[in-house]
Amino acid sequence: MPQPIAIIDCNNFYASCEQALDPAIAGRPVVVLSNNDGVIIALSNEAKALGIEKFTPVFKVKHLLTQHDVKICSANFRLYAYKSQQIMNLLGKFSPEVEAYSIDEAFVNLSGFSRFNLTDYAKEIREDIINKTGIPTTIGIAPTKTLAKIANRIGKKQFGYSVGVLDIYSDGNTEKYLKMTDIGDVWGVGRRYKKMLNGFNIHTAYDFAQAPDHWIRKRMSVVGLRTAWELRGMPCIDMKYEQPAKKMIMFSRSFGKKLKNKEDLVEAVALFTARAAERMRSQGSAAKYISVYLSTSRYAEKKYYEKCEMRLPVPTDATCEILSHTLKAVNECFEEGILYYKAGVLLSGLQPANNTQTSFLDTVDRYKMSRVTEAVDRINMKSGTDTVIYAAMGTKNEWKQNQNHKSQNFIDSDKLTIDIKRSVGFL
DNA sequence: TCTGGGGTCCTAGGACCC
DNA sequence: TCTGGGGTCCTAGGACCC
Repeated sequence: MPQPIAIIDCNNFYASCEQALDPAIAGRPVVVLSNNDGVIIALSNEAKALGIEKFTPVFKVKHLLTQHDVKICSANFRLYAYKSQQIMNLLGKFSPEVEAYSIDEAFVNLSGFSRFNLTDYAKEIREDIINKTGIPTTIGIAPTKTLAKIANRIGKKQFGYSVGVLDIYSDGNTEKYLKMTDIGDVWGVGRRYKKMLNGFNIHTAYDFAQAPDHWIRKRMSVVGLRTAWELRGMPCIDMKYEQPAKKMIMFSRSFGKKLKNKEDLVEAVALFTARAAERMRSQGSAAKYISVYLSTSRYAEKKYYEKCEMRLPVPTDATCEILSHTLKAVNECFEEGILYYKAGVLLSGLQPANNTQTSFLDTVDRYKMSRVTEAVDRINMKSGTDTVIYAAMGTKNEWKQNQNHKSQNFIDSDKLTIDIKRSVGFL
């Protein structure tokens, strides 16, 4: 007998965080912008009601925003991470088995609680969260994660259901919910697969669950097959109670304005390198591959994209060593006369730093280097990010992003656990 | 003028080794 | 006509997620 799995999903999370922080905008339309204030990444219900959609570039709806006096917020990920952690901690009081799935979602195993009325229990959870954090949530309950996602979606859309909670675990009428779910709204089915499935006359989650296993396996691999089984009520996707170490770490940003000087790009890439390396060290990994790219805007008339990849003889976690490679890469990728808009640093082939294969040909004094790196990390942890910086990061910051509408930065980063810092990546 | 930033998993094919 | 077989590592590409 499968166990009841709940998914707790925060409604309009980033926008709700801004509203929770500033009572003056509760009940008002609010939009949250991406890094660099380019597109809308979250909307309050009031903003959705104006017909604005997620991922719309700001300039396209400027008139609506002005006309309806919409509150505009630059993304404030520190705030969102802090709220997220509060919520995860609260969930821990309701079940010992919580999987923090993303910044605004958690799966919770309710198997110990099936003797209770699950809907009532979920309502208690919701109330506790909104009372203590100000964030509204929706809870879906089902025998599998994929079905719980469906319950959550339907619960969110239909207020006829017990407000904010839909339990299809106890309800026993899964078929009805599968029939009312479009195949493209199923967790694990994206745009491509939706199109392909529609071509075979599969339009709902129910249709998909009826398809033969070998057919699904052939066209959608084991991943698709797992989804089908989950829809049939057979759990195939395990709960993950511990965050596994990341296998690659990317730090990329678009710039606040276009850059044409190599020195400015060097500063940006140096900072991206430092950030990526910090994140990597926070999970105790070292990188075997380093890759750097420079590019123009996707919308530029004259497009340019150049990537430089390197394989290291010995994996490293030291910022200064990684820097020497990424800066060389900038030199190789750079071309005169291009208006650069974006750059990124990718560290991959990650492995445990304390267990790296060394080489006889290695000429680097690794002990000395790790002492330096540790000291820099320690100071920055204690006294704030960038108290000590590497010279290449510079101080001009020509690339700095626009953040013209940022809410108060009141949160002490010491209050956040390493895990949360890592998940939003601002260590 | 202004257009997101991260990640994961799976598969297939080639190189290389014994 | 026959053309080893199995294992691992690596890469690239395609799909997905929030």
